[in-house]
Amino acid sequence: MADGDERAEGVSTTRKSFEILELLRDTDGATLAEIREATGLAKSTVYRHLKTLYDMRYVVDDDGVYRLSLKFLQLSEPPRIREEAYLVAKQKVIELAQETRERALFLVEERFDGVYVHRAGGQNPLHSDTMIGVRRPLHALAAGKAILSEWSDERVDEYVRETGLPRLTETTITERDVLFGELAEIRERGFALNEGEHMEGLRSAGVSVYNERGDPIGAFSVFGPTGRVTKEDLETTYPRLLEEKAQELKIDLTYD
Amino acid sequence: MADGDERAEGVSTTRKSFEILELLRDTDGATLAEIREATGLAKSTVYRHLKTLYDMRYVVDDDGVYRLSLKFLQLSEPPRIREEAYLVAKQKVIELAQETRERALFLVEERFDGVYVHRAGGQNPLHSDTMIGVRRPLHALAAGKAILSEWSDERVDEYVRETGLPRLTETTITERDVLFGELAEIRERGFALNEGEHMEGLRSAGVSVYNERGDPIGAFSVFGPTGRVTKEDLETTYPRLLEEKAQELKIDLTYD
DNA sequence: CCGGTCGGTTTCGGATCGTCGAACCACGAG
DNA sequence: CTCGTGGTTCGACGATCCGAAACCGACCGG
Repeated sequence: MADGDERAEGVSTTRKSFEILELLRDTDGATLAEIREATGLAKSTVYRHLKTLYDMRYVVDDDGVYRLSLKFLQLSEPPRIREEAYLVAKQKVIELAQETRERALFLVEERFDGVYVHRAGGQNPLHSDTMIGVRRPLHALAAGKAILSEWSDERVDEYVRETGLPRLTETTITERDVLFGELAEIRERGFALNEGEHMEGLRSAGVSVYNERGDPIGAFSVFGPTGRVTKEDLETTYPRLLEEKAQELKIDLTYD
Repeated sequence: MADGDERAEGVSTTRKSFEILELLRDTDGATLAEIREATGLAKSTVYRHLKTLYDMRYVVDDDGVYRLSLKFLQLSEPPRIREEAYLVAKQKVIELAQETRERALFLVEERFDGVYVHRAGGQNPLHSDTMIGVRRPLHALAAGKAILSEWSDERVDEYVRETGLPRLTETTITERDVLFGELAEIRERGFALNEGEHMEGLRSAGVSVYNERGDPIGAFSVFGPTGRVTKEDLETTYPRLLEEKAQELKIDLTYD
């Protein structure tokens, strides 16, 4: 499938429907008038799209305000459990969070984006699952850099070309050569570190995760605020634990 | 929003796109030829839809076979964590599973369907999350009956009229009057039971869950095979535990 | 009781754009 | 080299999507 121009190509009707769906997501529900306002579409057009989505049960009508329905779970769960490894990873992430008392996650790459597939930990349950599905640039995450370190130079170059290494904080890696140096170092020592490159005041460690055939499938990471996570944790305790969990996962997959 | 005729109304283009998406889900990935075959659409039509969905990042191209992408997580998570209560419920479900060593779930009603929002437990991690998003008839589930027991007679009648109380097993409730009797009993004793009405050989107990304002928002249930779950468990131990967790949830919501 | 508002719904004509079929291209197998 | 397969482009036709306007019903305030 060619990438081509992503602006006008394809079926614009489908784009309109998804534009509405994404709007409902971002506003956490909206009325017909609000949707019409935000999209600039005619009332009857919005109505027809909404009615279609409602009939298909992808949208619910909460007394005049339309919201996304739980039916999207039926489209999101299959990709999330496609690989048996993803399922086992969930358990490991929970364990990582419990054993470190910090937050842990399992990250996967999709179309050059880092996607949070599982997440656990954090004192407040409110924030514990709040980030699932979020997409972040790989080069600004410990787990993301671990994933990149598995790639060929050509592929990493393509990543650099495609994304342009956007800056998120003061310390984000934005130079191709710096990135390549970092990746070499990661390959050397076996794990990745992150000191506020994604978010000010947050440090993390990450390792690659492999399936039973040894193919890299994603990465684990543990992260916490600079004040609470010591240098010792970051450079010794966490990497060791992360590698242990990655190893376990591979073993679980092999003998099951 | 009126229900109307759900066949031809609305935007058929959007329907086609979702038909393709649901096909990709059900087949766990398909080639262009397979989609064309299954839908009866012209090759170029399928191509255009696919290209649009690909451009929007809802579909990935796995070397000729197209699959749903993880981007659907961005549409499924918001509804899943809309209510703070849903998030707290997740934790309680995990605890229920750990404390009973059986499977536990949190069920919510949407458009007369029971939807599995959280699920935990089961020795095999493979099956532990496998059912999230699944939709089942309320009258055949313990948690579902608990939900129905909160409704007005009119609303239950509407449910009966709408669904026709389909039979799933020998013991499924299929008569309006039997259902009403059962619901009265549930209101009486405070919890619902299920003896193979959903699936042969499975028994379960369920209770309603309320938010901090006392509105019913869903139900917990614990379930296991008849051989392992004793009558004592079902009628005393589990109900007590379930009610305890429901109570805790309400308290957590109030004082947070 | 009445007028105004707002959301939902229907109608209709016109133009857009989605659809189809055919042809073209790239590639790999035989 | 040729066939077959899957992906892609092209062009013409016409279905259908779009927008504007009007209608309905409910609610609210005066």
